[in-house]
Amino acid sequence: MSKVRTRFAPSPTGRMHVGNLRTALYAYLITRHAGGDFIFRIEDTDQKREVEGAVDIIYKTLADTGIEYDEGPDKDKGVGPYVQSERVKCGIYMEYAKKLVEKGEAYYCFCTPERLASLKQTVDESGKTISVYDKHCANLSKEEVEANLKAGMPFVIRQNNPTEGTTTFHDDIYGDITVSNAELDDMILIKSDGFPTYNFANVVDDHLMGITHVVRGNEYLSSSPKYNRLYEAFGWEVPEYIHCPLITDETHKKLSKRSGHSSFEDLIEQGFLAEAVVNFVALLGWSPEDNQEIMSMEELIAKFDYHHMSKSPAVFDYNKLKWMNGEYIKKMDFDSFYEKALPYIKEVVKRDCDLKKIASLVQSRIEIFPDIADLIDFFEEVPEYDIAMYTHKKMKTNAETSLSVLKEILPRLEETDDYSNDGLYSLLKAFTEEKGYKNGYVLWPIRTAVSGKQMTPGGATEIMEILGKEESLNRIRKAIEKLS
RNA sequence: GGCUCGUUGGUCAAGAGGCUAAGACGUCGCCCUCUCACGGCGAAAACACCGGUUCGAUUCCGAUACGAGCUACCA
Repeated sequence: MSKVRTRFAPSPTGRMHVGNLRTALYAYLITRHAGGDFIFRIEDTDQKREVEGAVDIIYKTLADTGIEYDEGPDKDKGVGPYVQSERVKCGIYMEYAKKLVEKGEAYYCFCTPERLASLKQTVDESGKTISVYDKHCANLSKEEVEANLKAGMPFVIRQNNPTEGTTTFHDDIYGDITVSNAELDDMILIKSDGFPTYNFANVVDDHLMGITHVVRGNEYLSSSPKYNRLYEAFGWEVPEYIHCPLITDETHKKLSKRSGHSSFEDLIEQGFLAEAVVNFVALLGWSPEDNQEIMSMEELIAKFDYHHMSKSPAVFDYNKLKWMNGEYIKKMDFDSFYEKALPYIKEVVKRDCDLKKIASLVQSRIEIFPDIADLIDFFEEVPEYDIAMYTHKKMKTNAETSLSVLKEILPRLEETDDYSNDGLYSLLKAFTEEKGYKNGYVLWPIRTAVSGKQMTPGGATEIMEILGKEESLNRIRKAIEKLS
C-alpha cells in the first residue's frame, strides 16, 4: 500500500471553526499515526468570501495547536502551488475541465441566471419541483457551442451526470452509500469567472497531490457521489473517504458563530489553553480504546484509530471543556502558570504584595484564566459585606462571638512580627488551645474580617501572610469597628 | 418537499447477539479541611418506538417517530 497522505484545505474566510479544527486534527492524526504526510492547501476559489488576514489566522492556528504540515504554500515538495488561486493562473482546472468535455463527461453551459432562477419554480408532471438542472445546454451542438464561445458569451462548465441508474461510493465511517443518478445535479465545475468551484478543484487537487484519505465534514456526505463520478470520469483511483460527524451546539444545530465559542480564536480569547482545546475537540466523535481522556498530541497520534469514530453528531459541551482546561491548568508547572496568570492578577491586585503566592493559591481553583479576577479581588480591597457573614452554624460563630474573638486576638497579632503562614498558624493554634476554642471558632471570624468574603482561595493565615502585618491589622480593626 | 445520514443517562462516550449496560463532564451526598478549591468515596441518571429474525436482542433486518445535513456560478 502506498504512503498515506491527508490534507487540510480550508478557505480563508475568517476564524477557525472548531469543526474545521477537528477535521484538520483528525486528518493530521490519521496520517501521523500511519507515518504519512500532511498537506496544507488553501482553497481560495471564491474571491467574494475571502477575508483579509484570514490566511494568517490559519497559519497561526496550525502553529498554536501543534498541527505540523509537511507540504504547503511555504513548503513546496513538487506538487504545488498549494494555493488554488495560483493554480488557476497555471490553468490547471480549465485544462482538466476541458478533458472532461472531450470525454462527454462535462459540457459548456450558457444559461443566464434568469433562466436558472425560473427553472427553480418549475414543477414536473408528478407535482414535484425540479431540483436539478435540466441539461438544457448539454444538448447544444458542437457548432452552437463554438459560435457562442467565439461570440464571447459567458459560460460555465457543468458535470454531465447520467439520469438513470445508481452510483455507490464507500465511506470508511458510514459504509456504502448508494444514490440514484437522477438525484445528481449537473454541478458547476468551472464558474463564469474562470475559477473552479470547490467541488471540482477539490477533486483535481486531491488527485494531483496524491491524497489517499479524504477527511472532511459530514456536510459533504450527500454530495460525495458526484465527486466519485468525477474520479471515475477521469479514470482516477478513488481515495478513502472519512466523513466526520457534525459538531453541534446545545440545541443540536450545527455550531455557529451565535454560540460565542464556535472558533478556536474565540476559545483562546476566553482563556482556554490551546492544548486543552485540541484534546477536547479530539474527543468529539472519537474515544481511545483505553478510555484515557487527557492526552498529549503524541498520545493522540499513538492512539488515534479512525475506525472507532462515531457516526452521530456531537454536542459541544462547554462545561466539559472548562473542566478539561482546569485539568491542564493544574498540570502546568508553576512557573509557566505564573507567567500566564500574572496579567490577570495584576489586573485586579495593584497593591504591593507577593503575587506569586496569590498565583499558587489560585492554580487549583480556576478552570479558565478569567476566573482569577473574582477569586482575588478582596486582596485589593475588602468588599462591602453584611455582618451576617460572621454567623456560621458549623463554626458556632455569630457577630457577637466574632467580635470578642477578634478583640482577644488583636493584641497578639500586633505583638508578633512573624507573618508567615506557619508562624501565624501556630500562633492562632496556641491561642485556640489556650482558650479551649475550636479551630473554626477563631479562624472563621479572622478570615471573614480579613477578606470580607464568604469563601476565599486559601485560609485566614495564608491571606494574612500575603497582606502583611499592617494591612491585616487594619482590616481586623475595621472589622471590630463594624461589629461594635 | 426531495435525497442522505443519525438515535445508549442532561452531555461526551464504551459495548457489536447472552454483561448487575463501562468510564468522563455536570448534579447530589459523605470524608478530608483554617472557608472555598484540590483530593478520596458514594448516589441518582440511558439502550427512541413498533414489528421481524433468533433459544435469546441495546447489538442483525424492516417500518414509525424524532433530529440533523445537503438540495448555490459557498466551501
